[in-house]
This record gives sequence, C-alpha cells and structure tokens, in this order.
Amino acid sequence: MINIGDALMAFQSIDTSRHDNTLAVIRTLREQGPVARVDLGALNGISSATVTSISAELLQQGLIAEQPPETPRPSGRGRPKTLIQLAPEAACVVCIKLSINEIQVVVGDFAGQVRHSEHHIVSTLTLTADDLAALLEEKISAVCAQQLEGFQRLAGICLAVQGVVSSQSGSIVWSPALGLRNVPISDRLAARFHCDVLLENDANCIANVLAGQPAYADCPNLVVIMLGYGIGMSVLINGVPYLGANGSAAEFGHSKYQPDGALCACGRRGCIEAYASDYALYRAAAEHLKLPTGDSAHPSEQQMQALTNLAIQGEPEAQRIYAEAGRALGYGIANVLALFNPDVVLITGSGVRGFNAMQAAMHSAIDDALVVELMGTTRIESYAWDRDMTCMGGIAIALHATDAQTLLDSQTKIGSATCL
Amino acid sequence: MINIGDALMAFQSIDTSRHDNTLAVIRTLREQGPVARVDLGALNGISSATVTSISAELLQQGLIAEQPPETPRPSGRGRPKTLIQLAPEAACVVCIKLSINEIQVVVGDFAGQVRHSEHHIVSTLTLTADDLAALLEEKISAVCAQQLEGFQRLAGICLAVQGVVSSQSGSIVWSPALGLRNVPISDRLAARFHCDVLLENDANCIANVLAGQPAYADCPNLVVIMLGYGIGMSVLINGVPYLGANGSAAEFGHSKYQPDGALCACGRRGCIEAYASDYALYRAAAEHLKLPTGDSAHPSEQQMQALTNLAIQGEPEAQRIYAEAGRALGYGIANVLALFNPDVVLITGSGVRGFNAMQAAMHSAIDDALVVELMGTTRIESYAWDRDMTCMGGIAIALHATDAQTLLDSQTKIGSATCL
DNA sequence: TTATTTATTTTAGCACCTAAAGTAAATCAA
DNA sequence: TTGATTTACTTTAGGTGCTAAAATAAATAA
Repeated sequence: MINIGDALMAFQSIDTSRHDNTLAVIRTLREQGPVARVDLGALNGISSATVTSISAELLQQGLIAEQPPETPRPSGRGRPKTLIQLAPEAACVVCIKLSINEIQVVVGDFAGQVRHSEHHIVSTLTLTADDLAALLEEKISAVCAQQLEGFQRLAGICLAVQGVVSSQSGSIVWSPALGLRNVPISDRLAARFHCDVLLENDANCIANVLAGQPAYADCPNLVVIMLGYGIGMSVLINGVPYLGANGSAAEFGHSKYQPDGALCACGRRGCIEAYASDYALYRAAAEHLKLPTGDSAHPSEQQMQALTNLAIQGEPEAQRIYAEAGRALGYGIANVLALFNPDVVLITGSGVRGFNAMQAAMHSAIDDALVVELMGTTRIESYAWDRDMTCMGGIAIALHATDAQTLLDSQTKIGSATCL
Repeated sequence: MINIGDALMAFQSIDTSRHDNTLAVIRTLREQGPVARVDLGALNGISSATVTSISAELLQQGLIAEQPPETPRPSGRGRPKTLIQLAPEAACVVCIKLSINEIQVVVGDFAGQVRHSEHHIVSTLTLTADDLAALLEEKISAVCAQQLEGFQRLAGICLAVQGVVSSQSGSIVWSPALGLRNVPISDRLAARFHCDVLLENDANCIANVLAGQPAYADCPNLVVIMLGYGIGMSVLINGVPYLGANGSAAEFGHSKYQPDGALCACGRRGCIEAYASDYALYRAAAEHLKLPTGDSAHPSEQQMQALTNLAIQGEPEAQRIYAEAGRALGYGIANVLALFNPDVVLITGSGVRGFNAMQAAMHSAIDDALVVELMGTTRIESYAWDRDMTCMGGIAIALHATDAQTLLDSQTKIGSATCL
C-alpha cells in the first residue's frame, strides 16, 4: 500500500514570519530599487542568511532578478554587492480613476513604474450601473490588449472614485461623478478579469502618495484635504487610511461651518463644501460678477481659473468670496485639528489654484478658533496639484494589496502567462 | 579552559510567538475568569499542546493556579476540565483619578478585581507641581502600606487625568483640575515606586471600560463623550484609543458650534463646551434664574441637579438653555459622525443628568446637519454615569500594559516580595 | 602574489508550533 | 463492577523558520 497524500501533510498554519519577511523584501525592493542582500537584511531586521533563502525562492519564482554583474557598481574593498531588483513583468496592475465626466486608465508594472496612461472624456453623470460596468470593462480590456504583452499576469485593478465607496461590499455608495447610488462594481470586474479589484476613495490614493514623500516620512498621522468640484478628505492614522464604520469617514466637506448656512449639494446647509468648493465659489460669484458662460453648476477649469484670476488681480467681490471660503475652510480645519490632532494637514486638489486667495482668511479663522495648545505642532501646507497623482497612488495601493496573491500564484504556476 | 558565557548564547531575538501566546493566555484568563487548557487553545487559535507548555511555565512562575479539583464543575462525559485561573496576588496595580478638587485611589489585583477604593477631597486648583507629586506619592504610599500585604509586587500605576496628557513625556499638558501647565509626573512616581507609570486621559479609561461591555463588543470604532464640568471625548479606532500627534486628539469640547459664539474656558468663542458643559449651563442660567448660591464658576453637583430639575419640571428658561446645549451638542456630534463615522457614540459623564432635557434638540440638530448617508448606521446612546468607572478602566489599562513586564520579572525573581 | 575586506552561502542548532499517539479521569451501559 | 466511550491533558516526533558562525566567493590593496 502506498500513501500518496503523505507528501502534502500541512503542519502549523499560523506562523506567518516567512510570509511577512518575504513581503517586506518585495516592498523594500519596490520602494528602494535594486538592493543587495546584506542591505535587505539590515533594512528589515533579518539576517542575511534569511535573505539568501528568501531571495532564492523569489528568484526561482521569477519575481526578482539579480542585476547583471557588468552593471557599474559603487566600488570599494571586499566582494561587491550583488543587487537584486523586482522583475517588472512579473505582474501588472491597472488603476482607473473615475471623476466627473472623465476617466483615466493607468497601467503599472510589478516594480511600481507607470507603463501607460490614458484619459477619456465620458458623460459619467448619465451612466446607468450597467453602462458604467460595461464602460470600465471595455477600457480595461482595451488597455490589456494593447499594453499587457510580456506581463505574467494582471494582479489587480484599483478603482479610484470620488465619493463614498464600500470596499467591503465592492460598491460605490455615492459619487458626484454618477447620478446613481450603491453601484456594485468590484465583483463584476473581478469575475471578468480574474483578479483582485480594490475600490478606493480618490483622496486615499492621493494620501498614500503624499505619505510616501520624504518630507512627510515622519508624519504617521496625515490629513489630506482635496479641494475641487466637491471637497474630499483622507485621514491616515499610523500610515493607514481611516475608513470608519461604513467607509464614509473623513467627510470633511460635509462637516459644519455655519448652522443654517449656505446650501450644499448634499441638501443640508452650512457644510464647508457649500463655501469652498468650485461649485460654491462659482455660485457665489455668478450673482455679482461677469464670468465666462458655461455650466455654472459644474464649472470647468477655465471658468474656475477666470474666477481665481479675478481674486488674485484684486477684484473686491471675488476677494470677498475667496476670503469667506478661506474662513469656512479654516474653521473646518480647526475642528479637524481639535479632533484628529494630526502631524500635517495637506491641502491639494484642483482647487489649490485658489489657495493663495483663501490662505490669509483661513489662517486667521484657525487662530480665532483654537488656542495654541490645540494647534499643537501641526503643519498646514498646500501641495501643488497633479492630476496623475491619484492613479499613481492607486497603482501603489493595488500592488501592495496584491503582493501576497502574486506570491501564492507564482508558487503554483510558474511562467504561465494568463492575461485576459 | 571553561567557557562560562556559552550558556547564555542568545539566538534569534525577533520570534515573538511564545511571548504573544503567553500574553494572550493571561488576557483571556483575566477577561473570562477560570478557563480550561483546551478552551484557552480554542479561544486563541493555538493547540492545546502549546497551552500545556505555556501554562506549565506560568504555573511554575506563580502567575496562575489550577482550580482545586473539588470545585463543582459542569459535568458531562469524559475527563473533566482542569480550570486555570490567574493568581490574584501575583501583582497589583494602583489607579489614581485626578479631577477637580477630588482624587480617587483604587487598588486592583492581577486578576483585574478592585480590592480597595478611596476618595479624598483636595483643593487641586491651587497645587504646585511639587505639591501634586508629594500628594500623589503620599496617597499611593498610604494605600501600599495598608493594602499591599500579600501581593508579590506593585506592577504599575495609572494616573487618570481630565485634560490633555502626554504619555510620551510623562507630563500633564493641561488639566481643568490644575492651575498649572506641563506638569511632569510619571518619572517621579516611577522612580519612587519602581514600576511603570501610565498617564491616561480619563475619557480613554471610560472608553476602555465601555468597549469591553458585551453590548459594544462588535463596535471597534467607538466614540465616548464625557459631559461634566468640561467636555471630554475618547475615540477608539479598532479598539485602541486614538491619541493624535501630541496626545491632544479628540478635543470634542473645543470643536466649534458657532464662529464668534459663546465664550469658552479655553479663551476662544463658539466651542461646544461653551454651551453644553456644567459651567456653561450654569452661567447661562444664573443670569435669569434663581439658583442655589455657591461657586457659580465651578457649580457643585447639588447646584447642577437643581438646574436640571428646573428644566425637567418645565421651567421655560431652563428648558431653553438645555435645548440650546443639546443643539450645540448635536451639531458637534454631526461633525464627529462626518469625520469619524463610528459604530457608536456614547454620551456619559456626570452631565448625563441633563441628557433628557437636551436629547430632542440634539437629535433634531443632527438631522438638520447630516444627510442620512453620513449618519450611516451609527447609534447614539447615553450611558448612566458611575464615578468608579474611570478607575476600573485605569486598572484594566495598567494591567494590560504591565503584563509583559510582570512576565519578565517573574522569570528572574520568583517569590520575592519587593513592594515599596 | 598574498593579505584583507566585504558579500553571500552553507551548516549547525535553537525555539516554537502542530498532529498524532499516549495517558488520565470521568460517565454510560450492561 | 467492569469495560466501553468520551473528553482533557501530556508526551513524542517532526516540521518551519530563524540566527550565529563557519565556509566560500570575489573584489581591492600592498
């Protein structure tokens, strides 16, 4: 009698140290580029013997490669370091940003580099749930067909959405880009593309990128406020986004400035967004100022730029409007400081174009609202807006989330390209 | 030649699994009371073989004991369970609550039971930093002399303070109980009593107790608002208190209701505390109503009870004052919901005496401020006030924090009683 | 050409955990 | 009463994963 099953006897299942160390190595390589085994050990607090063992496995799985020895290396005495790097084509991820009337599709490789980026103008506000799913499937398929040559597999998709999302149920709870509520989307994309699908708030993606900047390396508690058509926020607590009970935490735009104040898009009154968002600024200005024609409920970049220019050039009414916005923003930030006491508050988004016109009023509102003890040591800074940041954050988040899966998959099927 | 040092060769230092499992066993025993080895394994996801090994060590160190077999046990077929319990006298902790003109001292044993509790009336507002330290040392010494017979050691002291504390620097940054700022205290007590000294915000202690209640077992994101002389808050994120960058997070009392509103004790205007705290309610009432004489800036429980009774009995001005307080509280809670989206908001503290008079206005303010999507599924509830809860939470926190230390100590010196 | 230096790999051994086998202590059933 | 059964605890055997130290590799310096 022969026991065939004996070979795959599974002993203890809860020791995660090898798994953890392997992920740490992959992530170090992604953040730092090529690194030698000794340094991987030092950076992650493990012995180089262990790094040797881990890197041998990864090498065999095709997830990393040694840098060819002829590559110029910093010389010195002793045996030269053999640098290890991620194999960029071991996997790829796709990030789709969904915003009002625009979608952006970006492809990133396993090493975290952006390989492809494209923008599409689409009337998102009139889409049905099926339209949306079909649209996303089409764009992802197209990108896969064109760009995925040579990648081992599509590891994950990140959908970065303005508004409230529920990663748990995989649906968009509410977004200013859509005329719908509670749109399930993750499961359908996951079934179509056989990979993990992450649903993320756009501000969380941005926060992820900013938290990685060296300037904010020692800021585990980071608040990012996104000014734009609406106002979004992301709160990183010890470096991880805080989502709350239903994923609708950090709704800074709908925290209150004035009870019974200006009307907000949410239907209530006195929200910060009703004073400092693009639509609020344009609405306030349209009453008194001569401005470019266009959809004043959804002002374009040109329209907003024109308004901002008026304020910067000293037009009194425009200045008053921006000052009031700054004051609302300041009071809102004061509440954020009192409640979260973060290391840094960063203000970004397309709305930073008007930040200079708001800044003075914002700071004086904060000073009026808070004693210095509660201001603490928090820095409040603006950050130049770059519309590609969202997807870069999404790529990073997707890679981080799918690393464990990639590792598992390469153990079973090595070298089998199964895209689409 | 004999190698003496060889015996203490230290192999890997980062494998924490035994340590983690041991702490998990201790904490399970503290939470659940006597438990059998099999069940300890099942509850913590480890094999009963491992529990046997861990409990043998703990038994040998005197930290646990087997329940004598004659104890009545739930019978059934099979070998009966041998229940294990913590040895209560293996260590003790002291919690001191510092509030305005009162200190409370409580002693808890290793199993988490309160062994002794005492209150003292002291004029805290006029103490110098040295007075405070001397006072605390005196009270702790007295309690140790009387109560610590039979305990192996004093494992830790928890100082529960109203106000902002910095555990990192071990100093009280600001407290309404003191006329001082930045009072260093932890180091002095630690040196005097040779044990860990924790500095905690009183609301965090309460939150710790409430989070342990079965009713809130599935509420990892819990907000506790403490109404009283001032207004405090604690936010538990995934069960752990959120402290912020400087320990001054969760300052709900100084988040804003009305820009340029009522004057707050902090010196700014429009804080929630300036409407809904004891001093604010009494201040507003003293202008129009005939109330008991006394220090109206620090109203006593009798004074506040008299005012609350007026509102409950239908006195219109008192009702108006409580309604305005409820409205301020409601708008403040709306911001908390928008920013934290917790599972539950619990309102407690001595100020809940007036909760019924505020409740209606509070709920209508929340409804005015937030669309249902942002209300989410958050429950908002009051919790009957018990002034002993703070110290019970402090005892639990201190034990949890000192378990690792207790474990280490019992390995070196078994049975040596070194109190004081 | 040899010594030195530094990187990587191999070896030996510890700590920990688990599954399975062995032992203990009760109830159930005749 | 006695054996079968059941459940709890302990012991044994074996596996994973890590580290320190030794061995090996590959360069520079003299």
